[in-house]
Amino acid sequence: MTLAHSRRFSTALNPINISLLSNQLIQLGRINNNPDTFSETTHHHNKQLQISSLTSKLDDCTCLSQIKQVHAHVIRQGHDQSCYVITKLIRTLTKLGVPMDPYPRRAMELVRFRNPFLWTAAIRGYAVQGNLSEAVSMYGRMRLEGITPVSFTFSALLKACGSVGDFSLGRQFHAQTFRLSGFCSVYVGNTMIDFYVKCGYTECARKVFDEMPERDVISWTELIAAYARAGVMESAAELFERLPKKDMVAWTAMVTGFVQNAKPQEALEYFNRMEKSGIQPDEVTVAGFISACAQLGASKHADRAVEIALKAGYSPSDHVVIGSALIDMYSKCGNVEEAVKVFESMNNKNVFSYSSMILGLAMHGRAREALDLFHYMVTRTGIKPNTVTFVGVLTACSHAGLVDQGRQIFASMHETFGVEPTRDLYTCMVDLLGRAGRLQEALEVIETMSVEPHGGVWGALLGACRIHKDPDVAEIAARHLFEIEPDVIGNYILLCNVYASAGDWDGVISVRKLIKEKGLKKTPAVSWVVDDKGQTHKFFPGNMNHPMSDKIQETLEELVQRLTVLGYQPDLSTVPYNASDDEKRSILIRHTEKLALAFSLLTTSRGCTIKIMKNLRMCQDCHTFMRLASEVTGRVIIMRDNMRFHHFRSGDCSCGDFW
DNA sequence: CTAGGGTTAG
Repeated sequence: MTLAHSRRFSTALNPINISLLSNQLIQLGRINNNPDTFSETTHHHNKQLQISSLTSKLDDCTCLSQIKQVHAHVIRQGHDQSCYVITKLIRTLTKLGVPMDPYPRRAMELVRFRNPFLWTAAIRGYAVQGNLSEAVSMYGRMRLEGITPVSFTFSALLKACGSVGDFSLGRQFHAQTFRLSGFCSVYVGNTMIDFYVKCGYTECARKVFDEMPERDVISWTELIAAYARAGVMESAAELFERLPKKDMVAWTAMVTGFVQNAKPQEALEYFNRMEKSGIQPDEVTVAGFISACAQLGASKHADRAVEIALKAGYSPSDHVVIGSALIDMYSKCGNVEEAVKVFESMNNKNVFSYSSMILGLAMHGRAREALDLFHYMVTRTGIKPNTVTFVGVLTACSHAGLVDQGRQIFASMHETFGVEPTRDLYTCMVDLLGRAGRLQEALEVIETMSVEPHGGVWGALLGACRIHKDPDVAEIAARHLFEIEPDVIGNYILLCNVYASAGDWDGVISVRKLIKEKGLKKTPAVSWVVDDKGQTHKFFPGNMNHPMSDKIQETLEELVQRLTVLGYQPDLSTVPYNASDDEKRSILIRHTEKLALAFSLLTTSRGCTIKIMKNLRMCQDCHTFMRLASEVTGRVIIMRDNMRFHHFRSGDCSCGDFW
């Protein structure tokens, strides 16, 4: 190639090809280094070198002040009119989260001849910040100035529409993408999928996916995650299996998808499959794994979770996400001490770490510590509490019976911390008042809520009615609850229990009839303990098929004798059957957690803490039984029902009998 | 430039 060629081409070159040309010029310059002949080209060449040096400097910037320094160079060297440099500048500012106004916007406006890439960078800047109206107005001006948008322009606009969920506007841009740029690259297609997913139109996203001429693993993963978030794991799994090359992110989408849908067993399965296929997990994957272990609530998985995290190089002390997930996991596995240790070991803590710790403490009845931690968080750390934090704080108040304090916090929540009351937070308030026996006030809270009550709120009220044996309020709660959640068997059982405790057998019968009509099945109760070898032993109601059932029976009878001395009277009112007292007694003594307790007493040595899990809520009688049993046996009993942990120690329970 | 993210209640 001759120099004349180079020079002619150089004027028509687009900046992206500049470095290629520069190389050619350097080569030529070496061959013939007469400065007079090459002065013009050399000047041009130097300019290009400056530009590429400036843009690579921009690439290295990690904060605003560095960018401003480079920008000063840009101006000094006379490149403030270079679309290429200013586009890069805006992109870098966007990446660092600098708001478009005023700085990036100004730099852009100062360029006299703007090309579509510069406009697009600005539109994208607004899109990333969720400012749809500015993004659209930039686009309008761009069109007015007669600049033809490129496909990236539309992906930036779609991003803006997606972030505010403007479906109809986004759909128009979708149509224009094809009209103006004619074809759809994988990247633009992916942006469209993302847009539809963000607007909640999974089927539209699917349509784009199906019609794309080409897809990459990102297109697949976007859709898989969308199905997972929509709770359709079957579709997610189906897509995933069809995905030809599964990368780590795709695997992670499956793991976290199962976690989000409360299917921890499947999450672990996919994690194991991923390991088998030789792909290393990253922090997100490990966090998903830990979360699955938390949902399983079994310590044997917990140990493996820690092992995996450390093996992958994510120590909780330096990785907030891992640390926070571990706090939650230990709390849910019944080991709140270990959760506290992790929390204390963490060098960086955020709102997740604090919320998880507060919830963990609340769950274990350590209300005072939970509240102290909350106080420390808001006065000393500058971390802003969110909805979840307040769920934890109010749960703590509720379990400790701190009605007034909870009320105060709820009232100050919005004013002081800008947290809007959500349905979950109303649920906490109803729970707080309900547990304290203030059923009318709880009802008033529901009636004056600023959002439409959901099942949770009415369920909390119904649960409180069970504790305080109030069939009248229970009927109100149940009426709403059965409408919202007609298929949740637990709700019917709760109402049944309320009627039974009030001795209203007609009521009991009517609820039973309702259950039958709906074709609902009772969830069978099961309690289980895990022995030293990691073996799980399950106990079903009245189950006498257990190999040790004779011994268990014996132990329980003996235990009842000893408890009676302490004043134990079986609480027959909790048995929802119209049976004789003797029959009721015999039903009560065979509740699954009592069987599990007897088994543990028989199979573990003195001084050993007994840990029992149950899939349903424990009844009043079992609670009293455990409390007294902890006194006469001198054992610490940790009991996890489907709601929380009870720590029984020397005749007391961590919940203060307030549950 | 586009994908996955940990804490929520009865």
